[in-house]
Amino acid sequence: MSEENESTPAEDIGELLKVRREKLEKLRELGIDPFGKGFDTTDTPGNLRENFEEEKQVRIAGRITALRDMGKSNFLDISDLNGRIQIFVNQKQIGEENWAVYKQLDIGDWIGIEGETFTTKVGEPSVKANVVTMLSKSLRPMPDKFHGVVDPQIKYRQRYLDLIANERSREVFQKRCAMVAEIRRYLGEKGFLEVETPMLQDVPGGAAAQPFETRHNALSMDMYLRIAPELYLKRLLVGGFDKVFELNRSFRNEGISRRHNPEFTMLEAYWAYADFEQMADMVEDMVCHLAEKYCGGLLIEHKNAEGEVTKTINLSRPWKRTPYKDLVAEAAGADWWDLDAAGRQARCKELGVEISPDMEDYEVSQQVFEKLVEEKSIDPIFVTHVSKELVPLAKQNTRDDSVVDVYELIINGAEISPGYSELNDPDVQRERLEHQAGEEIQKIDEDFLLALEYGMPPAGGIGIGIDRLVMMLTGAESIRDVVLFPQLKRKEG
RNA sequence: GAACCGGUAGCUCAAUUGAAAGAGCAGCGAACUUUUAAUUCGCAGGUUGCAGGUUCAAGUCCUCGCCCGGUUCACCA
Repeated sequence: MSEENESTPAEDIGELLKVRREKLEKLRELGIDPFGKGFDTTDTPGNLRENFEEEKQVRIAGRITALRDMGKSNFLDISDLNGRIQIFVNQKQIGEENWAVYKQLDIGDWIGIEGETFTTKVGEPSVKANVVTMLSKSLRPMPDKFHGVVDPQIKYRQRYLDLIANERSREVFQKRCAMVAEIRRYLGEKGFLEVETPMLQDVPGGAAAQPFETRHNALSMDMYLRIAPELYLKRLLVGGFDKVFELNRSFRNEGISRRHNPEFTMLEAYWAYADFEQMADMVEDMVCHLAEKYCGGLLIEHKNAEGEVTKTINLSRPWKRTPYKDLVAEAAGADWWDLDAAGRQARCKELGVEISPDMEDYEVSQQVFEKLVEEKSIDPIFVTHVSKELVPLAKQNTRDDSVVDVYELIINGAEISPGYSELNDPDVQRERLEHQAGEEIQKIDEDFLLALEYGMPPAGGIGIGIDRLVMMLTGAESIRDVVLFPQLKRKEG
């Protein structure tokens, strides 16, 4: 840890911290444990306020988030994740002994309240305290009560402060939890089994990304954190698990950005005997279900800091499905696919699409797609029948073998989900992987190819980037706002 | 990895051309028995991210400086 005394109390602490330490000592002198024991509650702050009834004896606990001192009468707000309730503390009511304890409290402390509900003159649902119980002392000042935490470094490094101070953050993360639980329920109801496959892998496959390297000492073996679970889930198809999914972390050792965290949450699901069209149907249904349940409908509004709507995503069904080639031709000219490689490069210059001279021909088209189609697609669109070079694990189309039977779901200018008719011919799979491995130094997962030789049923498969899905549904502009503890650089060193 | 922007009190932010570092909240003291960002009076709070340099004087100017963050780009099936 850091060499600084920042978190060691003995020396070099500011006035604010000293004052709280003194209150801590004072509590001990009064015979009170400042880090107390359990406290039985009859209700929670948010629920009590929402379903308020007068003249009820209650016991509630929470963190002090506001304190309005009127002398002999004080008003506190105590809060939990879901709301707040006002506490009325009167010197006479709680008695001198308890008042002495009460006077050592600060905003940020955890307390328990025993008392009776009533409504104040101005109509605020409140609890008149009979006994104030110290549950836990906070030794550091809370963030600004009005502005909350703004500094991104504090938000991300000390997420607990963000959660305490910013209601919006609390909402986003609670929504994320609910959505993830709902996805599990949705798939479970359809008969999918949730499985767990290795995150520590010998050969990292299922995607083309840089893996994190690590080592198993007892086995004397270099290993990798998985970049995708795909190849293991397909082994389960071979084994007869005909509907499986995994919803968990994968790891990619690449750039960090607004849309990339080195560890991210991905859903992959495989459905034997289905194809990519059925998978698209299911994803469309599932995402709409989430939006209706947690976002109040199919119109998703993204707002800026001032609360103004900056973008509206319309998830109304049915979602558009258009072949990749049509979309590129629409953006780059109807004759795009009749041009030769040089002609396409020239067209890119005219269109202002940046390309590098060493790009393969299909990469030039892909660049046009990314810049002129993907980034401009806000409402959902399933881009189907992508060039086969882009997707080595999907089945080729029977009529046009230059494309594969896949969709790429684009929403809000970003890839949300790919879906394939999975390639199950072991010989073709080997050829496609070797062709790809030739360009980029990538090991072939021989055990996976062996499994395919035993026979994998035809199947549809999907991947969904959960972080990006949550961003889209909650209007978060950065993946860091939907990941509780995003990766940052070590602060000192 | 590259470019641009940012880092000032615990938090949120000011500081003109280089000229005495300031406010609100939080804190401490005082008044107030129904307040809602309570109010009023007073007090305290700073190595201006770090390290050098220029200057009589630097938060401000300088360093293919260093650290951390943000955005964009690159990378990312």
